[in-house]
Amino acid sequence: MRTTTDKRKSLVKAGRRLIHSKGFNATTLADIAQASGVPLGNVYYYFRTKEELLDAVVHEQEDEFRSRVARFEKAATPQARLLAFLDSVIESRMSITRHGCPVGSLSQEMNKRGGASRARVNRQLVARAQWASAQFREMGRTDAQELGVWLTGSVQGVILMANALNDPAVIERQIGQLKAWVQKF
Amino acid sequence: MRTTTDKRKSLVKAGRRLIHSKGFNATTLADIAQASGVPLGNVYYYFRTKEELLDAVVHEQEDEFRSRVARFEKAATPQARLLAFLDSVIESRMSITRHGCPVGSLSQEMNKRGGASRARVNRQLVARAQWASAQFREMGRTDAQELGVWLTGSVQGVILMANALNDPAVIERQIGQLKAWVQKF
DNA sequence: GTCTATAATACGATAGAC
DNA sequence: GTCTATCGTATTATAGAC
Repeated sequence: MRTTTDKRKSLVKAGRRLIHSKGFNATTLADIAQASGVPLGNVYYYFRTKEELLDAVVHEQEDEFRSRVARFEKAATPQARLLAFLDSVIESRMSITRHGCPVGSLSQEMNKRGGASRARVNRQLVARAQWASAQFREMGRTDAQELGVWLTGSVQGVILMANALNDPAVIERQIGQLKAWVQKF
Repeated sequence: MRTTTDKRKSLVKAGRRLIHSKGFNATTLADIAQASGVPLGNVYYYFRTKEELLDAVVHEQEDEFRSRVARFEKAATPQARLLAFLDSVIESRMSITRHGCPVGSLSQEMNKRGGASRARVNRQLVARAQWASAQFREMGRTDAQELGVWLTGSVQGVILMANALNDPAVIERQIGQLKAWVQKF
């Protein structure tokens, strides 16, 4: 019972890391198995297909975002919450400069695939936009929904440029600008 | 001589279309060959490897951007040029809502790969940012470089959200906002 | 539950006839 | 230059012993 859970968790953890750094298509189940110290054949005891493993990875990403949001929610004002979110982007600038946003880059990849996992991955971006929109709504903005989508997309755009330029300072500077913009409300 | 050129062009054209809609990894040389009406083995007369075909695709994308820029340059002011660029994004909203930006999504994919083609694809995003920066510089902004990167990333972010939400209206509205922002300078 | 061996297939790339 | 046939390998997935 204990070992079983551990192996499954190992596989999902390695899957997250490898899918983030190499992408879903380029990550093989053999890669994930090896990184987890699990024989290839055993992967199929836990996941019937590669896509099912992806579902578990996305599920964990969703959990992590929820727990990050829980921390942001401790801030008193909606502004402070958005700023805390933007700070968390700056904090992870090294990783996302190297490999892009784990959610955004996966979304791009799955949008070229169709199927069920596409919708699930996209839901993560929608969830981010909805959370941001909720903050703007609380700030009394009638265009809250548009602003939430805008902020979420802007962060993705900054990350894409930092990734392409291979320069984490782009994230510091431009997310800093976004923070200033949020503070003006 | 004529047929040769035609077949090569056919392959690159089909490659562009398929790589845009399915991504580089998921597009097979057999796909491209079939779409071009060329037997698989013959592809290797024109391109020694799959990556070499990608280089030709990127080269064509660069040419197209240059010719688009040439049209923008007809506008009298740098503002008008940037607005023309943003209008061209709105014009192609159906295609980019479905498949993302041909340059941005390819960049995301190649950034997870390393190798020579990564640099080449990223250079396309850099070129866009540099062109935008040049417009801002002409407008007398000392932070022109930062603004060019910002505008380029913002467009990419909008496209990513429209792609994830599967809604071309997102592009109309949010690129419209960017146009209003540019007009304020 | 675990692990080895392997099936089944897909794909990039090549050989060689025409 | 063109095309068919095929090689070599990688990869998802399964069979079946333990």
